[in-house]
Amino acid sequence: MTASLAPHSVENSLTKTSLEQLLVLLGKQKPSVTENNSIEFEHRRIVTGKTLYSSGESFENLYLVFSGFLKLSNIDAEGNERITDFPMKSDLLGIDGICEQHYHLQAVALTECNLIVIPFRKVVCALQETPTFEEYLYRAISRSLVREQSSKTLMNLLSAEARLARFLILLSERYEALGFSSTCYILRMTRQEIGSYLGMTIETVSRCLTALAQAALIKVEQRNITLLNKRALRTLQRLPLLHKNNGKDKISKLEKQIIV
Amino acid sequence: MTASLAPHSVENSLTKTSLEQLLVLLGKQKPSVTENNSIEFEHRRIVTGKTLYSSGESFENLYLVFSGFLKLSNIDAEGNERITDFPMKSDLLGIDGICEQHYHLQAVALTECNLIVIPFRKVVCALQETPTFEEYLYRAISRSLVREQSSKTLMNLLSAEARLARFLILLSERYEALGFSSTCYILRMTRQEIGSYLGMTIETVSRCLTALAQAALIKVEQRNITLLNKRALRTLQRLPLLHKNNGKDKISKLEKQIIV
DNA sequence: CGGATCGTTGATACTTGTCAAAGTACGTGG
DNA sequence: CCACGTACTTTGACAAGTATCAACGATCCG
Repeated sequence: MTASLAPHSVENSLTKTSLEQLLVLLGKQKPSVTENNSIEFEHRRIVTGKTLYSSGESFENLYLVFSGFLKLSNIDAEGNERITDFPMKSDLLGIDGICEQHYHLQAVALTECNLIVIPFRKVVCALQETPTFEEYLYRAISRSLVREQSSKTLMNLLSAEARLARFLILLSERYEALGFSSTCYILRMTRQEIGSYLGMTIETVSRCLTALAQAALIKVEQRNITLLNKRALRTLQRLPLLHKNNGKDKISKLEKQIIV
Repeated sequence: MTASLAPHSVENSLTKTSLEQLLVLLGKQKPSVTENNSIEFEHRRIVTGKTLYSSGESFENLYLVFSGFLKLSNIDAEGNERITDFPMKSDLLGIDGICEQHYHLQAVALTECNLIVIPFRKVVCALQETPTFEEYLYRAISRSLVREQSSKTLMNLLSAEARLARFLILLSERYEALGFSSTCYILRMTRQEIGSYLGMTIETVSRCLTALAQAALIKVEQRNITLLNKRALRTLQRLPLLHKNNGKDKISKLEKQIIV
C-alpha cells in the first residue's frame, strides 16, 4: 500500500502560468472573468537534492511551489542545519529575502520540483494596477508568518511525542487541503530532518514513531505513514508536557478516551 | 542604578505622524525630499494591561509601535497563554490579521503605549502610487517572518540557559538599535511571560537567571538587568544542548575561554 | 559484493519539569 | 503609617523526559 496519491506526481509538464492561475494557487476562491490574463510567469525546475537558493545570495525572485517538496533551513556558524519549514504545493518561498534584499535561509529540493518564478521587484511595480495580486501576495506572506508563529508556539512545552503527533497531523491537513489523501502519505524527509525541524534528536524521532505505531495510532513502513487514529493523534498533540504517567500509560489512557 | 535610558520614556506626546516619519520608523535610511508628506496617520494610546486587539477580532489596522512595550500571544483551547513576541518601538503589529481578515493573536500592552494606526485596506489602495511605502511595508513584514523563523530555529535544541542568554542578548540588540543602552535595561515582562516565550517554566527562568548572575555574566535586580559580559553570553547562546559537564563547569569553562 | 546513508534499539546520564514552601515587592484599606 | 493580601520570585528535593553513546539492522547504489 503505497501513498501514490501524495503530491509531486502528475502536472509537472507546465512551463508557464497565467496570473489568474497564480492567484488561485495563492488562495483566491472564485475565478474572475475580467482579470488581466496576458501576463505569464516562467517556471523553474530543480532536481532532488539541488539548492534553489542559499543563505546570503542576493534576492530577486519569490517562488511559488507548483509541485514537489522542499526544505527550508538555516545553517549556523558551526555548520548545523536547522530546518524551519517543509514547503510544498502552493507555498510561497523566498519571503525571507525581501527585508534585506538577500535570502536568509537556504531552500533545497527533497523531490523533483516545479516552481513558478515571481520576479519580485518587477512584478510588484508592474502589477500595482492589479490590486488582487497585491492582496493575495500580502495574504500569502501573512499566512507564512502565522504558520511560523503557531508552530513556534506549539513546539515548545510539548513533549516529543506530542510534537511528532502534531507534525503528522499538520502534514495530513496540508495534503488534504491540496486534495490528496490525508490518512496515507510519504514522508519526503529523513528522520534527521524531522528531528531538526521539531527540535529533537533522530533517536527520539525514531522512538516516538515506534511508540505511536505500537499504540496503533499510526502505521510506519519506512517513510510511508498511515494515520490510523486521527482523533487520538489530535488529543495527544494537545497534552501538555510531562504527565504523571509514563508513555505507555499515556497512550492506553488515550485509548480509553477514544473508546468512550 | 536604574535603567532610565530604556525605551518607553519621552516622546509620548505626538498624536499624528507623517508618511515620511512612518517610513523612517519602518527602516528607511535617508529622508527623501520629494515624498508625499500631506498624508498623516492617527495615533492610538493604550494603558498598561489593556488589550490592543484580540484573537478572532476582525482585522482593520496594522499598528506601528511608536513607544511602549507589548506582548503578542496565543491563548489555546485550555486557556494557556503562549507568547510569540514582545514588540517594541518600530515593530509592526497586526500582520497576522491580513491573511484571513481577522487577528490570530492577541496584543496586550506591558507598559503605556503609543501606536501609529495604519488602516490597512485604505492605505494599501490609496498609497499604491507611493512605491516606497509599499516597499517598506513588504520589508517590515518580511523582517517579522525572518525574526520568527530564527527565533523558532534557535529555541529548540538549545539548553534553557543558552536560550535565556540569547533572549537577553537579542533584547540588548533591539534596545541598541533604538539608541538606548544595550548593557542595562528593564525587563518589562514577568518571569512567567519570559518562560512562556522561551518555552520553559518560571522556575527554570529563575534558576537560569541566578546561574548567569553567579557566573558574573549579568546582574539581576528584580527586573533590572545589567549585562556584564556580553562576549560570554554570546558564546553561551551558541553552545549546543547538553555537554558532558554540569552547569557550573560549563560556565567556568566559559570564563576560561574569555580570559584567554 | 561492499560501502554509505539511514533507521532502530538499549543503557546511562543530564536537564528540566513538578511539587512544595518560603521570601519579596506592591497596592489597598483600615 | 502599618497590616494584610495578592502577585511575583526564588530555592530545594525529586521525578520524568530526552540526549548521549554505542551497537546493530536495513536499504540503496555503484
